[in-house]
Amino acid sequence: MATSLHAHVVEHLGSRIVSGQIPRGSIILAADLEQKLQVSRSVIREAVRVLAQCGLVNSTKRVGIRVLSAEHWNPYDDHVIRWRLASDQKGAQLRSLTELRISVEPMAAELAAEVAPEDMRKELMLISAQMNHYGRQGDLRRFLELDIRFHALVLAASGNEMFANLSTPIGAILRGRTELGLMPERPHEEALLWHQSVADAISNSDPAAARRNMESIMRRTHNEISSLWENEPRLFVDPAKTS
Amino acid sequence: MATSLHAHVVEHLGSRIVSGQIPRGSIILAADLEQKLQVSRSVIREAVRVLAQCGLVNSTKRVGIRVLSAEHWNPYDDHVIRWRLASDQKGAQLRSLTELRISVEPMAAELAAEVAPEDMRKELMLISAQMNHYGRQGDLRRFLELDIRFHALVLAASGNEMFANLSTPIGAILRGRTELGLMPERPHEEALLWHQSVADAISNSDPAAARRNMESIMRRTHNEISSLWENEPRLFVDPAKTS
DNA sequence: TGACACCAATCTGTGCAGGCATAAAAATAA
DNA sequence: TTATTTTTATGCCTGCACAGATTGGTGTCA
Repeated sequence: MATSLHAHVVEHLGSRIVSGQIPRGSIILAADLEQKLQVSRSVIREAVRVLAQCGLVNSTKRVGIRVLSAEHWNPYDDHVIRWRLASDQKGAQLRSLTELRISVEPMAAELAAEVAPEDMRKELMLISAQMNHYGRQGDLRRFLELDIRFHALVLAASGNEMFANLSTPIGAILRGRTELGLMPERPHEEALLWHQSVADAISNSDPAAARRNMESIMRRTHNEISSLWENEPRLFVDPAKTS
Repeated sequence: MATSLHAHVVEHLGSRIVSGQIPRGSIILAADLEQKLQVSRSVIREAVRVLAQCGLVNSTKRVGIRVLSAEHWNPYDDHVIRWRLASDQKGAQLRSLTELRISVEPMAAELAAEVAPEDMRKELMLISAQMNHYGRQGDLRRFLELDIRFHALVLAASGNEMFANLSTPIGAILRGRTELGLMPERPHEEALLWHQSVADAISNSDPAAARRNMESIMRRTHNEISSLWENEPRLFVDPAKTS
C-alpha cells in the first residue's frame, strides 16, 4: 500500500504512536529519525506534517516532535481509524463507529427516500434482491459484500457527503464482524426483510418507513455486537480543556 | 492564525480550491507555485502533502499537482469545513453538519445519561441553570456561549470521541445561526425547558428521557433553519465510483 | 544570602538553494 | 496496434542560514 518513502514513514510512526509503542509525551528528534529510518530530512518533515494533521504529534522549535495523547487524535482520520482497529483499542474504535452508524443510518435512509437519484434507488432494489438470494442460500462471503454495498449506497443516496464518507469505516466494521465469527450461519430472516423494506421504502419515497426499518436493523446490530466492548474504557474529551 | 509560511500556502491554495477559483481538474506545477508564491520547494511540498490528505489535490509524477473534485474532499477535515463555510457552499455545509448533529446528539444524550462522569453531569446542571437565567433575561450573547458549551458537554459526556470531536463545527453552526439573525429575540420557553430536562435526565441517569428531550431540541432546530438550504444542490458520492 | 530580572549561549525546527534519480506521459518507431 | 525512446515533473537528498524557545549565568537589589 505504502509505495512512497514518505508514506512508509507515516505508517511506521503513526502505527507505533497509536499502538502505544511510542508513549504519549515522548519527544522525538527529527535528526534521530533520519538516522534510524535511513531517510532524508525532507521525507521526515513531510511525514511529520501529515502526522501533525492527524493530531498525533506537535513539532515545536527547540524542543522537537512531541507525541500527543489520544484526546488530540483526529477520530475521523482514515489513518487513525485503521491504526486503532489494528491495535488493542480495536474494541473502543468499533464501539465509536457503531454508535455513530446507529445514529446516522436511520437519518440517511430517511433522507435517501426523499432525495435519492433514480439510479441509486434502482441499484438498491437490485442489491436487496441479491441479498435475499445469497442470504437464504447461506453464501456468507457474497452476502457480506452485498451488505457493505447496501449500506454504502444508502449513505451515498442521502446526498449528505459527511454520511457518504462513513461507508469505508462502516464497511470495515461489517468485515470485522464476520471475520470475528459474530455472524450467524445464515442471515436472520428478519434482517433480510428489513433490508428489503428499506430498499422498498427508499424506492417508493417513503421516508418514515425507510427510517423505521433501518432503525430495526441498527437495533439488532447493536444487540449482536455490543458485548464486544463491554469492558472497554471510554475516553471523555472535554473540548474546553483540550484547547 | 497562519503563523508559519507553510500554513500560509495551505490556506492560500486550500481556500482557492474549495471556493472554485482554482477549478477542479486543473494541473498545477510545483515550480510555478514556487515562483508565484515566492517560497521554496520544501514549503510547497509540505503544503501539498497536507492538501493531499484533505483530498483536495493529488500529486503524481510527470503530471503535476491535480486539483480534485469535491467528492474527493474529506468532509470531516477542519480546514475543509472552514473553507466551505466561507464559500458559496455555506448552505450545503450547514445542511450536512445539521443533519449530522440531528442524528448524533440524541444518541449522545442517551449515552451520557449512562456513562457520563460525575463532574460533567454537575457542570451540565450548572450550564442549563445559567441558560435559563440569561435566556429569560434576553442576553443572547451569553446564552449563545452557554448553548455551545452545553451541546459540547453532552457530546463529550457520551464518552464517544467521534461525537466529542463534532463540538467545534457544531459550535460554528450555532454561532452562524445567531449571526444570521435566525434566533428569536429571546429563546423559546420550550427550548429552555428541553435543555433543562436533558441536563436533569443525564444527571439522574435516565437515558430514555435524555434522548427524548434532545430529540425535541433537534426537531425545533431543524424547523428553524432548514429553509436556509432549501435550494442547495446535494452531492451524491458513490463510493464505488470514486475509487 | 536570596529573589528576580535580564542577557547570552545553545539547540532544533523552519526555510532556502540546488543537485541527481526515477517514473510516467508523450512521441516515435516497428 | 505495439514496442521503444525521449521528455519532464515529482521524489528524494544534502549543505547552509535563520528564527524562536529553553537554559543557565550574570548582575542588581532587597
